[in-house]
Amino acid sequence: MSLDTAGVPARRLKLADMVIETLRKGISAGEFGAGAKLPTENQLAVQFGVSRTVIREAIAALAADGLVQPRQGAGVFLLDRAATAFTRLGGESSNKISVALNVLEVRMGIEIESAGLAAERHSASQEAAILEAWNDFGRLLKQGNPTGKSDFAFHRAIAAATNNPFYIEVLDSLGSRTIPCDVASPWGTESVLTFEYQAGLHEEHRRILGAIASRDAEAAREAMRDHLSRSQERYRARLAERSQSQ
Amino acid sequence: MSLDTAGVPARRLKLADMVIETLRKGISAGEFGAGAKLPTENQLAVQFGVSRTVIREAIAALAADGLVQPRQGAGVFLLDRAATAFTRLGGESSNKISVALNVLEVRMGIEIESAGLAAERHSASQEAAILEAWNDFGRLLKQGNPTGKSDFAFHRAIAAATNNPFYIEVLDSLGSRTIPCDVASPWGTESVLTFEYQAGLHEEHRRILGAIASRDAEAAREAMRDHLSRSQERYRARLAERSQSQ
DNA sequence: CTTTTCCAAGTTGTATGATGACCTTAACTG
DNA sequence: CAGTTAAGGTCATCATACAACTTGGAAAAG
Repeated sequence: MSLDTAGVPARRLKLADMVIETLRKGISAGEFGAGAKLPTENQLAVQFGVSRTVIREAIAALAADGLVQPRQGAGVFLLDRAATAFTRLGGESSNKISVALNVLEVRMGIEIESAGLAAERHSASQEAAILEAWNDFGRLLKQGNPTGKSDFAFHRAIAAATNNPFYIEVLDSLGSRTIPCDVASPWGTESVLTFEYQAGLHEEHRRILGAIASRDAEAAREAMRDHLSRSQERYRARLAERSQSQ
Repeated sequence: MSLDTAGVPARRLKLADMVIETLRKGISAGEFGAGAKLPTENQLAVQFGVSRTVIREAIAALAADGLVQPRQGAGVFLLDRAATAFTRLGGESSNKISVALNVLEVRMGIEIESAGLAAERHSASQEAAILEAWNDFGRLLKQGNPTGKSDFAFHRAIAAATNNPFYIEVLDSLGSRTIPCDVASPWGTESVLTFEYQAGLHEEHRRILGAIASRDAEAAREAMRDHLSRSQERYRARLAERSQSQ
């Protein structure tokens, strides 16, 4: 079921991880100018008091995230995050940010169809489950509690209502990575969701719910498409905002 | 000078990058069981013909992406979501008809959206690639040769035209085993495909192609949905056929 | 025979040093 | 001044060694 090391609070004291986190924080704090060159590996090694091996591993991780780009003979450079987030042009360098948006996009197709199938096939109990998840969301929202889980539960209930277990499987495997609603950004987990933001989600969910309940597959698809499109926009906007403000 | 280095995508062929890509593909292809332990760093180093440093860097990148989790003294383990995402779907479990059909259904959602996005975003060369695949299909059909590969190429070209590399990845990992159209039916050759059958596919493809070329996203979605629905029916029929004889 | 303890092999994490490939800059040449 | 060359800086890779940790089984205790 869940990951063996649920939570990962374990004593993973890898030096590289600490370096990664520190560098990430420094980058998001704007310590280095946009597109600037980071200190050399040797300098960082001295600065962190670790070997160059550790620095290299950290930089490899950051490069995999698409935050930096090392260039042989020149140095390690910061990438313009806004640009990389929006340029879906060439599949050239698949950084994590664009990957997240891309995965989201694929998710859209899956969920849209999922909503349509759910509208056509759902049983009474499955509809009740969707409604319950929606109500949960509303209750948590009123209480000021985090709504992320009930949000995901809502989508999951719809997937379940397709009577195609594979939808749930796919959603679970994708969902933990890129949930459009409360995405954990690479630079911080402090997803600040305003009340209005979540209320908007709730309203969009209501429309999906209504379409499914009335077994209107096309309306359900449309509502889901609208919902996910907006989520995508919100996600994009938050990325841009983050990359500019800091 | 300019801070943006995006102009030159860099022909950089880092060994580590190649290892990363190979490992990622292997993982995606399900070469290692879910949650399994990868070969040791030394083994991988020998296998790839590189030093352990390179392997370590690749693993660090994969770990940053959340695909694997190295544990000191134990080994490097796959995280389950990496294995369950799209990997195993075409594997052993797809022998069961219901599962295969379920996977197919999910595929529909993906491809429908893929067609819509392709209509909106495709470049001239990407459209040409789709057209070429379509022409290939027609030529092979006239010659009486197997059309499976060009069929898949057609769908793949559409996925490429979304400019979302993840679509291609998903399509590839879902693999040729569960192509709704016809491509490799798991049980037999393409001898079961009549000329009329393939001609029908070709015609359906033409409609998709036309919609994409005219940048009509909705029409592209509709054409793809129609195509895949028909394919699903055909597939279902053939499965029923086969399941009786077996 | 069962249980516990403990060790030794195996694996990842880190350090160190060296070499090659590549980039940048500045001095040099015409 | 333009073009070329040389030198140093920087990343990429390799090789080796040791430390930290896990694991499985041997050895000891009951």
